[in-house]
Amino acid sequence: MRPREFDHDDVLRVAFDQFWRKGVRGTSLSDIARDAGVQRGSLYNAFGSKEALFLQAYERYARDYLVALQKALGAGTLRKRLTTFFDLTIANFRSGSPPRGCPTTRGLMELGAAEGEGLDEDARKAFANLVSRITTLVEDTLSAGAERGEFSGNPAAAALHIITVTRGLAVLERAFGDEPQLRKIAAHTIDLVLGKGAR
Amino acid sequence: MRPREFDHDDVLRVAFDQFWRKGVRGTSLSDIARDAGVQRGSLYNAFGSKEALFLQAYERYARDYLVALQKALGAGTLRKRLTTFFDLTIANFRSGSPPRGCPTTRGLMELGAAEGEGLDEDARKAFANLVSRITTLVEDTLSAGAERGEFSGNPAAAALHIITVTRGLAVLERAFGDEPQLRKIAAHTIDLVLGKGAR
DNA sequence: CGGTGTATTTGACACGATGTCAAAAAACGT
DNA sequence: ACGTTTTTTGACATCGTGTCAAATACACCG
Repeated sequence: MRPREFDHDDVLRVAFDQFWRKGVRGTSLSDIARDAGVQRGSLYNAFGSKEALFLQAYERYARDYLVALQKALGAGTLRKRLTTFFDLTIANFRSGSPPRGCPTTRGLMELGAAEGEGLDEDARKAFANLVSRITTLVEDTLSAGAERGEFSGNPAAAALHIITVTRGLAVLERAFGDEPQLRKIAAHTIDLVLGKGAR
Repeated sequence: MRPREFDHDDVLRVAFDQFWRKGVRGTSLSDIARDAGVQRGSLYNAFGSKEALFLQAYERYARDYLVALQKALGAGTLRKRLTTFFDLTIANFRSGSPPRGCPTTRGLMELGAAEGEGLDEDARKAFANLVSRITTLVEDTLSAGAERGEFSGNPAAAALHIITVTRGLAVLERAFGDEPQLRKIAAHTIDLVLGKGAR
């Protein structure tokens, strides 16, 4: 056995950084190889293909992101928690300069099954997975809030609505790059879900 | 002058069909040339580049789509109009087999400015334009509804919220392909915006 | 009716990206 | 020390975008 000359996780981080900034299409394996100080062929040997590399890098990101979200959602009134949730979401889209947008949404649109083939089924599942988990997280938060009398309504329906809005925010971010607009939409959504005058 | 041997509009239709089904990345100019019965070089001569061709094809689509939307939004109660609006939106995403998704959202994510450069500014504007126009359309519908006492609230804020949801639906469609889910979200959104029990 | 100009068509070419493969290199266990 | 095994390395095949110059075909004008 010859040992690997590079750090697996380092490469995933470098790769995801590029994918996030420039998109999957806009990033070549040569770019990543140069940035990571690795030979292009080694990447193929270790990961198989560009898409497979992206998927591993994405899953690494998704894991970390979910943990951060979960942690941030753990304290305060329901309204406070939802505000924190949207703040984190928007901050994620607007991070970097220029802002990098939402990697999940972009990835879904860039890689989601191209033609009838449906070969990117793994990719689609990876994205759908993160969306599902976040939905569940929000639903649990709403259910807990309902038990404390901070919310009356269908937690599942409300959570789905909130997640839909966050996906929409990702798209509007890319279309207009108007952060105050995103914040307004978020605040309005919280008002709608909790009932305008509720506290 | 030598006259062109193909129909400009035919090519735009053939091209957009492919772009919509397979994405911009997944469609090569050779594909379009073959399908349209035109030489690849002629496309470059007539349109300049793949992206420019896509943009012209997209603008053609956007014009038609907006007209159809406007027409469909012209009659009935406010609730009925909003229902029609969401129905059309979802039908658009789900058209084709397999469903083609939302070309605007996909285009935004596929082409939106790659690196710091910002060369795709034209593309971004084209997408943002359609989104803006649809937002205005919904806002006008809400304002009219408000005058008839069918809606009380801020039409601009509500319209922005509705458009955000439609963008989110485009993403969820791609992630889960679950049409009943999309309909549920749409109905729930209408309830939230109009007030749950309102009629 | 034939020549001339002009835009389109056509095919060759350059370039860069993905992905494959076989040969070389480098550790680890025995 | 030696051989096995995996990684590395560089060459290669293929495909897609985009450019260019030569050939072509029509329209217009004399």
